[in-house]
Amino acid sequence: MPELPEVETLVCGLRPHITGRTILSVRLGKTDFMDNPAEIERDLPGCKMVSITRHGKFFSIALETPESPPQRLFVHLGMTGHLATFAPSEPEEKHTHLVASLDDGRELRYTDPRRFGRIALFSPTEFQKVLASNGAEPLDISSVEFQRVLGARHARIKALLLDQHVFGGIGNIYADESLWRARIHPARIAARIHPSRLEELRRTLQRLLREAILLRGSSISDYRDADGQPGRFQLRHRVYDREGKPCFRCRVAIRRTTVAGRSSYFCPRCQPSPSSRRSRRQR
DNA sequence: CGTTGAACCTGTTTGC
DNA sequence: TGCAAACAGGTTCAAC
Repeated sequence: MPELPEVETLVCGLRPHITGRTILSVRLGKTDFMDNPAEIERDLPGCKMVSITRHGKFFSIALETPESPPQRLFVHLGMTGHLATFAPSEPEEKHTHLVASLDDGRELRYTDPRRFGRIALFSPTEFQKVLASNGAEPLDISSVEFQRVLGARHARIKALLLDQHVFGGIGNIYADESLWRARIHPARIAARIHPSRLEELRRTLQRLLREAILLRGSSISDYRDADGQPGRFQLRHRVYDREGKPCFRCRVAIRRTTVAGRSSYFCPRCQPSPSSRRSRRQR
């Protein structure tokens, strides 16, 4: 589930525990979600973790060794991925697929029950390619840029919000929550949304993401931060997973539909559907 | 350019 | 209780 706020929370929590640490040895479990497990096993030992950075929904750890060229460990958590440090004495969780022993005596462990995540060791060039295919950072995108990437698109607004080539970091929860707050139906065609409403969407989205980061993300079932704590933003959800419950603004029952292949929650009164807007205009 | 549905995997919840 | 279906924060690919 991890979307931008959850990944940001995890990365900030991880940073003090891993920067400056050197990896002594690596043990792998299932590797079908890794691009190059053999290289990871061979090259990671001896590497010093210099920095950790979030990029949309994924993050990367910059690695250095005295002899070989710098590399980057790419990590995408998928739906159920998690990375944290533990004392070696702590029992290993089920579905632990990577364990790295560190020079401070602790272990960095990656767990992922569904294995929808992705781990890869990239050269700077390869990593640049991955970065380039990722869309704009929604947290600080400008009004002009937001308009440029959405204004001419004839796709549904929710499909575009979820498209990681357009924005990096928005997932199903924050897409629905931002659309409810901006009163836009998820199936509206982006190019037909008035620029002033798109601007409202941008502002509300940025406010939402910042607030979610302050509350350390949304924990639906298994998301936890680097210290094992759940987030609290799920308490602020207004539509996500609220089918049949009253809208926080108008009390009308929240509906669920499928847009872009994903469950989409919306208020039928506050977020009028494209077809009902069309018939209203004809009258 | 777009959309849809299936696939990848495990676990939990819901309904009969 | 038991079992099957539906569903889950994600991405990718083929087919239309």
